[in-house]
Amino acid sequence: MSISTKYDPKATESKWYKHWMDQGYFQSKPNPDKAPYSIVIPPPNVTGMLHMGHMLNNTIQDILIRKARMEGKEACWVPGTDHASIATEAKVVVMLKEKGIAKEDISREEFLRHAWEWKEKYGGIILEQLKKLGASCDWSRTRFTMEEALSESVTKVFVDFYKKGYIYRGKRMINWDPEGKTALADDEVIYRETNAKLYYVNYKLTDSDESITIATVRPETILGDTAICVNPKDKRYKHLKGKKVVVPLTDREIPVIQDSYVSMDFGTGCLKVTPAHDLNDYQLGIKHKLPTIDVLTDSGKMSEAAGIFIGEDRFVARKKVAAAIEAAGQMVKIEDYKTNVGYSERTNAVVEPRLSVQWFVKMEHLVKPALKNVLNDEVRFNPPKFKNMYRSWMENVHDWCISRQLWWGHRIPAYYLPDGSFVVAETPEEALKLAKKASKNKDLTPDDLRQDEDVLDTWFSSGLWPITVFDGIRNPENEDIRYYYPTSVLVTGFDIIFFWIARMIIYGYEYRQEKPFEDVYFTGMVRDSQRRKMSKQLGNSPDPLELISTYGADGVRTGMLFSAPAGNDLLFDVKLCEQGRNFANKIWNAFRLVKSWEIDESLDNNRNQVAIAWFEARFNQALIEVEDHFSKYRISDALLTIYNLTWDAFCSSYLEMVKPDYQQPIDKVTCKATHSFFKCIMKLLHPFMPFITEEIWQQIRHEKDEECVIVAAWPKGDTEEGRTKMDMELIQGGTMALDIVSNIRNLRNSKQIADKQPLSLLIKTDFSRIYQLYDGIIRKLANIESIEFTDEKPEGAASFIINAMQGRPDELFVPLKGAIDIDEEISKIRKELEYTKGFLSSVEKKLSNQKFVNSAPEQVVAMERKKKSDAEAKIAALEENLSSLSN
RNA sequence: GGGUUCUUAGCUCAGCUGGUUUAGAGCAUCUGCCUUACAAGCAGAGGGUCGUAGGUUCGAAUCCUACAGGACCCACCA
Repeated sequence: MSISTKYDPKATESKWYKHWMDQGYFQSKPNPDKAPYSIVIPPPNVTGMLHMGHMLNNTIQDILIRKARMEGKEACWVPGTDHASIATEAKVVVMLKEKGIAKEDISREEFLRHAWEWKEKYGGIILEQLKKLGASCDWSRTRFTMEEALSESVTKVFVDFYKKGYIYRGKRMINWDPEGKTALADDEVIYRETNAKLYYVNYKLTDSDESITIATVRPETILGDTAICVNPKDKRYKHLKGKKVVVPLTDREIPVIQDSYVSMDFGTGCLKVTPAHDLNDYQLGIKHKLPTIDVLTDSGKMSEAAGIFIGEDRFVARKKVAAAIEAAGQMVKIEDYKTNVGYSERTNAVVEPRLSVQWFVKMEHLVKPALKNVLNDEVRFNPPKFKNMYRSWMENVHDWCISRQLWWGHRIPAYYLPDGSFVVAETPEEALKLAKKASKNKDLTPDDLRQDEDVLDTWFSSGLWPITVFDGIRNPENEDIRYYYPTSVLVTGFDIIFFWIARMIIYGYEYRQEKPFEDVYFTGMVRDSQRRKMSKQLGNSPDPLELISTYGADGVRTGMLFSAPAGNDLLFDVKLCEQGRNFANKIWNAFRLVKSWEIDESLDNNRNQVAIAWFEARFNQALIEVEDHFSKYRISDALLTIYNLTWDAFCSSYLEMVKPDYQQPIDKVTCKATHSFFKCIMKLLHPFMPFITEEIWQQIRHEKDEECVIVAAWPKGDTEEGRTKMDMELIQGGTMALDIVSNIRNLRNSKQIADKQPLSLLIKTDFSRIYQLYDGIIRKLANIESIEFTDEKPEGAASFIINAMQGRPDELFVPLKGAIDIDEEISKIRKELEYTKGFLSSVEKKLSNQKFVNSAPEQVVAMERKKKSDAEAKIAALEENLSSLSN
């Protein structure tokens, strides 16, 4: 029976995923005998499709959760999706439009029915896709931010915030998305530099022929001007005090006011004031008691109040207003101009500042513990550089606008009375009670109350995610929340540090007096190999499922991880996946070799003693390194360490050391040790490559081993004092042996000597014991037929120098009858001599410096002295060699 | 405009509070091999005066200053 030389992921992936599910290995429940390790998934949007960002993010979470599970912790990864209010609503609107249904024409209830249908149909897709990746989530705990329990919790929090005075309703200047027809929070606006025009427009004074010129990029808002403002110190405009001007294209007269807010050196030094459409103008308007004229509708068209161009889109109106002003002879000039324009994070529409009544959360008080506990590392940010970003935001945070003029979302639990006042309550029944009390009108009926039409910002609810997935708002004392909260780590992109992370921390301290997670692991952005963002337009965003089907889930997972340090962008290239797939294949073939072995009881069980001891030491060394990397969330480095251990130390070195000749049997001890090593490697690799490791585990596991590698115990390092020292000796010895092998192979390469042709080795050393230990290994790996010790340099031999134990340079010779080119040999030695002399002189320079010897630590000086004597010994050996060759 | 951060081999990055050889890794490159675990492989090799200029120090990729270039965050003067 031969097994294919190519590993086939398709044959294993669904099989083992199903098996894990059937065995319930992903499921978790509170267990007082185990330490909890919990992760809540950053819930993807219900409308979302799996993209490379999700792939990276969820692979890291899966690695962490699988490792914790193997370490014997009660590992719980809670999956779920986010209703994503504005994004989903936008998609549903488009979907309805395609069916010929306009949102305006249907009722709220009808719309929501369509939205829920959509959610049922598409909402689970992304989670199904995660299963293909191998994500070991506890699917029985799948949550959705708008399911009943979570919605109730959100309402409860709103009411509680309101009672505590953190929430208020007020008329403010907010960011308006004319596409989504809703208010946005400040951080939902993205500013981008945009090419625009700066229009210089003349306003005529009422009492003279004089005009004054203002500059604006939004001429359509001229129709909403209610003043002209100049700096009181500006001599050019002193005479305008108390005068009036006529708004162009209208006969409206507005005053010229004075305020130091206006800078004299920008534009013309005259500012048109439009309190309805600019935050700063709004504040000027309040200060100077100016009227407000809102010239735009909720969809960004000119309103009745504009007087002209009613119903035109603001950008069309902009051109028409400009043209009309030009026609009226009031346009002075038009310049090209670059300005920052705000775009809606979700719909990409140009955001308009707009005055409206909205709900806000006061942030000042809430922010305090959330800021403090990040700065003092109570919540650890990895990498910590994001603390600065977090801090600057938290210190300058404004009140948070939480109401959205949408239907898909958590409806605001405020109820209006006929007289216009309102009450806030968790249920309509409660609201009625409160309303009766407040209005002193016992005859109020449910029909008299009208619930607020708006819904809440998505982040108002997703900020509660780490609490609500464990039902910690409604039942603060339940077993789950007490056991799993705070969660162990949050893995997410830094782009949602304010939207989400900050808010989770805020809610955490408000409702549990405790952080929501111990650590935050920030992933970078996934970009293409040219550092461009992944986008549909560029076509540089690979389909994750296709990648998985081509390279296998394990291949894609490791491929991504090969190059993804925390906080750094991942420059994705399919070559990485290829590397991952090749790695899986390498493991597969090592497995084929080991599996093919047959034991012969009569063989010498001690033949590979040194190789086994060496690899064990090497494994422990790698394990210590891996643990260190994991403790610092250096997942890529951990993988690379295991990759090198597997490929170089295990496959290239250890297996070559111990493997018997073709179709020859193996001794029992070596076979057992190798199986054991292989299984340990499968364990280390399992978090990264769950499928192939499970497949192999199943084929080589012993009866006494755990049934699945997913629940196998994570290897424990032997880190005792004596043991570690022993390890280092073995590792150094092995390194030396491999160094000799490599030198001989190099020799073969340069002299074109076939690997099959055996060679002899002569060693000139005072430490023959250490060479004797590795005798068998050197013979086998370098095809050496005899190893002897000598005091003399033999005739016609190639030579090289090895730093054996304690750094002592020993000279090794390979006799090559007639194959030696003396000149070449001499120039090689001269080159090395030159380098060593250069090195020696740099060391001597240091040592001859009295200040260095006096002020450097003893250890450093001792090290330099040793370097010096080593180099001198090496030079002596080289020179002796050289003179014997020259003779 | 304010702030953070980065610049080390062709590419992506390690290099922690300055001192174990005259700087490491992975990938890529080059040379030779279809050697019965693996050509998705094996063996070997080459490649960097650590952005520039100063400074501190016995000693600087590592600390300080300036400059150049890049990234990001915040603010948003019409």
